[in-house]
Amino acid sequence: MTKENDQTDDLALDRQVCFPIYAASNLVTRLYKPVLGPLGLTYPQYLVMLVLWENAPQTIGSLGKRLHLDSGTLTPLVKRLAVNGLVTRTRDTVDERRVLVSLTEKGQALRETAEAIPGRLLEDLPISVEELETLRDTVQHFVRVMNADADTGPHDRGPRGKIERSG
Amino acid sequence: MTKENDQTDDLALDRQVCFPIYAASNLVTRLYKPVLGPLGLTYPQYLVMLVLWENAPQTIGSLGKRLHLDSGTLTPLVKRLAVNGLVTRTRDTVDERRVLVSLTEKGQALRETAEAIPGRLLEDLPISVEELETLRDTVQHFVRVMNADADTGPHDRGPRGKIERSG
DNA sequence: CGTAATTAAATTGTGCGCAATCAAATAGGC
DNA sequence: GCCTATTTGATTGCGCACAATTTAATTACG
Repeated sequence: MTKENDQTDDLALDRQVCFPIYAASNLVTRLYKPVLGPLGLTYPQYLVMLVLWENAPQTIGSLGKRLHLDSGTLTPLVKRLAVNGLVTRTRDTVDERRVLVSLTEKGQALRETAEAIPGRLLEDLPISVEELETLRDTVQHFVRVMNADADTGPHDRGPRGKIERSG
Repeated sequence: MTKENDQTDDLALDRQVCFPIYAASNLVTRLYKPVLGPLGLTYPQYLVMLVLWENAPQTIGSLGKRLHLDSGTLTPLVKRLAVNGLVTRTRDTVDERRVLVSLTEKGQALRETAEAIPGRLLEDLPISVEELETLRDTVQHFVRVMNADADTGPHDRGPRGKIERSG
């Protein structure tokens, strides 16, 4: 009982790994808002556009794989992008389960405007580019290792092979 | 037009600092869910409990300052904690604008159960403790610097000292 | 004392994130 | 050619995050 707000306490907020990541994520969203707002984009929408600018058209599924998001998040998000005229949604003719998300001219053109964003944000940051790259690589490594673990299945809880007893 | 998916493109997803932070945050929430679910807590609720376990009672405002969240997020969240019997909400008698969030016996007792969480999560991680501490300190430094910037006002938009001309 | 300015929460509305469920389309076994 | 299982998105419901507004209490000032 002598350690209420103690740094040796495993539950101390400042000892958690999770909290800075959580705080940083909210902070980044706030940071981008004033820059993305004028473009009519939210931060997650901006990420989807980044993926599409790299390669379009893409299915909902491939977008989700790249961004680690599921259809429950992406379906309404992409519909909003479509309402804003940045993308179109069409069923794949060879496999009609798939939805192809394509860039419109407006969506393609927005890329030129977006080119200015990374530089604009860097200007105001009280942090060097080197520090940012270290931060990026450190967190990127964490995400990669953790997702590799998730993809191969951590221990034995395989999502398939649910039934094999008797026949 | 020769750089579509190029690492030299400033808009390439893999060059962004923001995306790994975003992905890591979502990943952490998913990671905690199976551990927190049985305790009846969401991940943001867990963070609030960590703050309260360090020091209670606290106002909505002080919780928000610690976690970088506003009343629009915390008011309903704390109400849910209250419904679950972990905290109580009472108006401060000396300043009735303030709401004091206190731990109930159940909320206090939950701490003992929660003590096992950090260790439990560490077990399954394919990452060393040293790597985690590096990650934490790197991101923590980023958040601290950025928030210091936000607190003091980035350029000249001081929130106070609005009026001093004449007098 | 009385009024204006400030502060603390609560409320409202939008947009994620994700679990769970559902429906449609395709692929495989017989 | 059927029938089942799998795959792909869509839908529903809940809980954040946050901007903007509102309400109530307190402080500052004349």
